[in-house]
Amino acid sequence: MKMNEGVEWAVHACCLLAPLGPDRGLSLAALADYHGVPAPYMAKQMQALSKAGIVRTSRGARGGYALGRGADAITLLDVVRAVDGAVPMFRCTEIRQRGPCASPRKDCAAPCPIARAFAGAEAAWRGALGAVTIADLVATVGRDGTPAHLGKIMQWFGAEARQLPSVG
Amino acid sequence: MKMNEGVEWAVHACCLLAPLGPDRGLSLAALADYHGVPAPYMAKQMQALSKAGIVRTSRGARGGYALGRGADAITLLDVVRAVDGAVPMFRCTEIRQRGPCASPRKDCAAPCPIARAFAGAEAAWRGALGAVTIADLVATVGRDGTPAHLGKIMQWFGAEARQLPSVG
DNA sequence: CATTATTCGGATATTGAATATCCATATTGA
DNA sequence: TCAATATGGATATTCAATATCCGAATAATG
Ligand code: FES
Ligand code: FES
Repeated sequence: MKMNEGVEWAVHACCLLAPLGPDRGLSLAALADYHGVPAPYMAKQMQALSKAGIVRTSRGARGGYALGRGADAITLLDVVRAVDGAVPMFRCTEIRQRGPCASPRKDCAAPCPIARAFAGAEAAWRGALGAVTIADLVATVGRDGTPAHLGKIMQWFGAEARQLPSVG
Repeated sequence: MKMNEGVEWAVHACCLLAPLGPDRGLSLAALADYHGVPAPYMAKQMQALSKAGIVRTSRGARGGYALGRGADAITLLDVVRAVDGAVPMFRCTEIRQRGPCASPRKDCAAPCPIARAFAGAEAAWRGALGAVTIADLVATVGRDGTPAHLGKIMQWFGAEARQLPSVG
């Protein structure tokens, strides 16, 4: 029961793109370098975010990634679903329909109570993740970070951030 | 992000042992046969339950497994922790401390806000699982099952259930 | 009490799927 | 035309699921 490691990278990438707004972005190489992770693997995560519409992409020279919508409209659950998939962690294999005392098929219209309990727990988990947005997270970072560190990030932005073609 | 498949088997096994009370039990072969699953792998789950104290075992002729405590004192969370382990699904690798704009070590005394959000979601998940006991589940099964099916189970119990040595 | 059949306990391969990583290709701005 | 860049598929690696085995412990049996 381990989550895809790329989720951490993807969320951090979104938090990095958020302050740039919808028109400016970063190249894949810049994102990978900033986080100190291999670029090809970071590409996989960004690709998943792109397919989910969380980021928009611009190909070709001076292309890159920018947020696809407002940071307050992207939740942690969105990112998890995009990168890690939407399959439930507990999967009922209908074990009750096997063996010498198998439940008859017609009695299994309703899901097994055990599966129901697990589904409820996962709903609580998703609810908690859906209540946190990227905007919430960057607000915390901006509040906790030291001025010196924030200044270093601003300087890095100046060298790496680039204007992306308008969405129109 | 997939849970160990044995969790489903372990929970069902507990629900099967519950109506037998603390003194009667079932052999490993009976448990595996009842659920139609390979015995060696079922053994692995039962061993995990045994080490966690959820079931007690009796070796030797006519030995087997029985619940280690009351069914109302065993939660789904107990079973998940025993079989699937207690490692968190989201693991923070401190990515913020890497790359050209790494956060200084001293700023990282508090966990990353992203990691905090995921930890909170997992706590909600565990809370939901900890609120459901084996007793709750068997009550639902007893209410939903048809008399014919319950009768077949009773007959099977008559052939397979066995008295285990008292815990004293 | 000695014997024996039965059962759990744990360690160890083998298989298969999921994950992490890399490379070739299409696309775009300059 | 060229260099820069995202995209998709292909490949290697890791991890979990499954099968198999043997030893230790225990209760029934005489
Ligand atoms: S049959 Fe799948 S959880 Fe009960
Ligand atoms: S550094 Fe691990 S979640 Fe932020």
